[in-house]
Amino acid sequence: MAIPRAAKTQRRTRIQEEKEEIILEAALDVFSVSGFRGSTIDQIAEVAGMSKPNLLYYFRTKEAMHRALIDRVLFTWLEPLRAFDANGDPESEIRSYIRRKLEMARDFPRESRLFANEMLQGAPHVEDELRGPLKDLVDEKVEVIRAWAKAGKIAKCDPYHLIFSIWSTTQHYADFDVQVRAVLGDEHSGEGRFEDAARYLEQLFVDGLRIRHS
Amino acid sequence: MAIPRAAKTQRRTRIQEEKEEIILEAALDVFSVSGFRGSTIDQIAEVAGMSKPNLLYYFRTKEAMHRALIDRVLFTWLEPLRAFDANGDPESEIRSYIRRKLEMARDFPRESRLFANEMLQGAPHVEDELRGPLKDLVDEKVEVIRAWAKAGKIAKCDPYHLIFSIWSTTQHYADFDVQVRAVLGDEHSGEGRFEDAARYLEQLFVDGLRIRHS
DNA sequence: GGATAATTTGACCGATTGGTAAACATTACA
DNA sequence: TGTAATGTTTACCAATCGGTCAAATTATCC
Repeated sequence: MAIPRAAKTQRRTRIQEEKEEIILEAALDVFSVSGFRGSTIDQIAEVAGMSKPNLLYYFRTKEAMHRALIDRVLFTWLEPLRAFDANGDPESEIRSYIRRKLEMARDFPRESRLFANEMLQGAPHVEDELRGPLKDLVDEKVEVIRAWAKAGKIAKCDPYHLIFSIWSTTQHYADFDVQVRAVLGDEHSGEGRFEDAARYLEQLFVDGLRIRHS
Repeated sequence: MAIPRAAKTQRRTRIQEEKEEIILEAALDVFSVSGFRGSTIDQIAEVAGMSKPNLLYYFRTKEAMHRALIDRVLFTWLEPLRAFDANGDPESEIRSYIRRKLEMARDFPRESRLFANEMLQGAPHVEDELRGPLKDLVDEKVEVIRAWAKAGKIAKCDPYHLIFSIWSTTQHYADFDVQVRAVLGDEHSGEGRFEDAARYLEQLFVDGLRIRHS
């Protein structure tokens, strides 16, 4: 008698690992563009090159696919923030945090859009993770920044909004890629735009625009 | 014999104006959360308090509704950038541009999310507007900023990325509102967060973080 | 008030949706 | 090699999708 769902088996077989990998990869393609509601199992099945019932053999529902995808991606996504080091030099820490986030926007734009889609829809599937693990991690880093400000190493500023501004400026290049390309024009839309962005953002965060009063 | 579609009539009646207004308002509610693909005419009809065929009497297709909505919102959305003045003082111009964009994120979050959704999906319905009117407007303001930099009024920086960074940081408070609230916690999620954000962002853009080298 | 145009709705259509059942094919392992 | 477990697919389901149609209702104007 066959066990109805792979999920119920004790050990994962080789085929399970391979196929789940393929499915999640395809799901990332689809969910990151159309969001949860706008995506269909058929689309994912086509990208994955499998039949729809075959997907549903590995993930019982569309929601289970989305859930698994978010869970897997969330950890990786927070890696740069986790690497943010209290003992490091403020300038190089902030510079490299910006760099790392920008690299992720460049190398993992689908992951960025997956989260952006989820946020736009009010985070119906991840609000707990936001209020729990994410907030905890941010709170921890906020204390680091506050200490730097208190020690006079950086200007006094709201650390939460500092983090928000790094998130938003870097992820912008993944989430709004079409807009960025359209505005920059075809000439400046090569991969070099990430280097330009990195230079600009590091300057912005370190020195600001150094506006001279007239 | 009744004219089949309101769109074909010469003059718009009072009822047409009222109902189209109600429909677009409802469509904004729905599209801004779920995106085009994820939204259904039934959802919009329910929010609007009308029957589905009644919506389709005013807008022939779901796409026509979305199109009308985007067109109406796009003009308003670019207002702050249009107000960006070449003859003004750089510092006050940038400060007030940030303020205005932040006010729009606060007062028109649905409009912000509507565009964000569209961008995430690759701007299938507005790419022409991005490459045309938007790029033209940005190019014009970019020249202003370049002139300021050349005159030594502000630091030399890439004006395109400067604009991107103002867009992303301000719209973040509309598009990622759930995340912002979750991270700030219930205590700091009141309307005061926009004032905090404004203070922080003005400081960031004017002075940067003023990092002291250790 | 009556004719006419404008508006609204219930019933319905074919296509697509998420998901199931069961037959069929393949793999792993004795 | 046989056989039981695992994996895959075809056919299908009820619900929902975007959209149509004709009939019913309401507003407009003489």
